[in-house]
Amino acid sequence: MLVAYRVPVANSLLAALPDEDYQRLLTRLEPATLTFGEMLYHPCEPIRHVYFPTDSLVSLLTQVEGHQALEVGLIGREGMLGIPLALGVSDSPVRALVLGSGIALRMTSGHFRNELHKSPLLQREVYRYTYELMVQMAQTAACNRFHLVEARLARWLLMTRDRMRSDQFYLTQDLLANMLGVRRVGVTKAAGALRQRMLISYNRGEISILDGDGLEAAACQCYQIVKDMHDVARA
Amino acid sequence: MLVAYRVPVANSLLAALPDEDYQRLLTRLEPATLTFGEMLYHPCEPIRHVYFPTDSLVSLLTQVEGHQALEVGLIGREGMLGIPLALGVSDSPVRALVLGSGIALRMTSGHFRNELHKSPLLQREVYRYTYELMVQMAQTAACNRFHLVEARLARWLLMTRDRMRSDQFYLTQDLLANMLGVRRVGVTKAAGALRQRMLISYNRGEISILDGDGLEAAACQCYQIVKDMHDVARA
DNA sequence: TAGTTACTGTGTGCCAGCGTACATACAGCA
DNA sequence: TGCTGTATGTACGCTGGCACACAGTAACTA
Repeated sequence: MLVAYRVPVANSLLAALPDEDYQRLLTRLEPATLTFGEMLYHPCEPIRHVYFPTDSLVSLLTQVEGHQALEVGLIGREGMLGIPLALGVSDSPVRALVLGSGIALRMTSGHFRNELHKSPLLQREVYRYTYELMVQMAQTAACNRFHLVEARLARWLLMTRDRMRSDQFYLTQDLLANMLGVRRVGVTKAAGALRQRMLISYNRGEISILDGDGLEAAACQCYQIVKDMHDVARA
Repeated sequence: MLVAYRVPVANSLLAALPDEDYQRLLTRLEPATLTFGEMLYHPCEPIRHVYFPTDSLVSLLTQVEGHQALEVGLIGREGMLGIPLALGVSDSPVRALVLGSGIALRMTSGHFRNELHKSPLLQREVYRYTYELMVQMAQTAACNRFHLVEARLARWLLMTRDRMRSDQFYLTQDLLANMLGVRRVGVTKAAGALRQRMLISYNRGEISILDGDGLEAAACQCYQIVKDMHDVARA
């Protein structure tokens, strides 16, 4: 016989919902395995599902003519994918690329719209996260403009650590360069500097954070700003 | 005796509402004169009013330690200020600086929340604009990262023209530098190049667009991308 | 075991934009 | 009329990141 208890919800947006709402949502949610490199959304194509990552990690990327991509948002267990639906738009303006393989709970766009309509508390959480995403985008915009590659790399690694809840993850310098909007060579140089200071180690894509505090010191304060904003919101 | 007719609404977000909703909103709205240099929102301070610009222009600015400001959004008659309220947050994360003096219809935060709650159509418009603002932010982030000052300046001038519905406006190179996140000298140089090609003229802050088509050619395609997105939405 | 691919490291020349400093020009005001 | 503040133009050395090229190394595959 099954004991009725609530499994700890690994997505903090869902976890913030009261049990009643959560249980109803569960009937519409299904676990999906996101695999590294998978593209969940393409620009100007309709969104089929919304995703609530649990232990997976997804990057939002813009593309500009004649240039590489640039990350404008990084989404893990603290958030969701598919915000445009909540704003009444069915297409994603950006790419959504899976960077960390793992599980996400997903729901069809239609169900999501229905549930959002029915549950003011879900609305509250979704819109609250929309706000957070906007703040993240604004801060990232300024960060990309003003800060040096090394500080931005440090920030990115810390953000990833927080969302993956792990000090180790896989990501090549090539991909990192795409996130940060710089050349791969720029990443090599910055990562080399961080490694020399024993803050991180890496080997063919296997990145480990050795000294989180040191890495925070090397990162620009953009990391703390966005983090504080989120922590306050969830306090 | 007063004839009851509907004055053409100069804010396109409000204009999209049916008459019934609009009339109710009108009882809560009051015209406010925004003057150049006025700061409507300060970061981390509560939002007192939402604003629907008619012929005024407002810039959203982030500030990063040890650096100048950087514009992340430009708002005119096509939009509104106070989006965080619609997302359940009472503070603005960014500065809101009036760049173009003029009129805006404004409403207290409390009334706005009430009206938003009551009117699904207002919700629809506000959330739709929230989406547009996010797209604008994402595009601007990439633009700031990749494109040259001259192209970005051209883009900015065009965006301002569209929002002000005027080929002339006042803005010093110093302020422009703050918008674009570059030195004033950089603006001098870029503006000089545009002037030499007879695309614009300026004198102590009085800027005139002489050749809009030429300016579009000089701008990066970010201008068209954001514009198309808006036009499609309003079509 | 060798060949292939993917990932990382290094070097060179180049340039946009930076920081700084200073000069010029116009506007308002006493 | 001269003073002062604001706006604009110019110059110079510096540097972070760019484009491009190539070399070394680990992992995979046949």
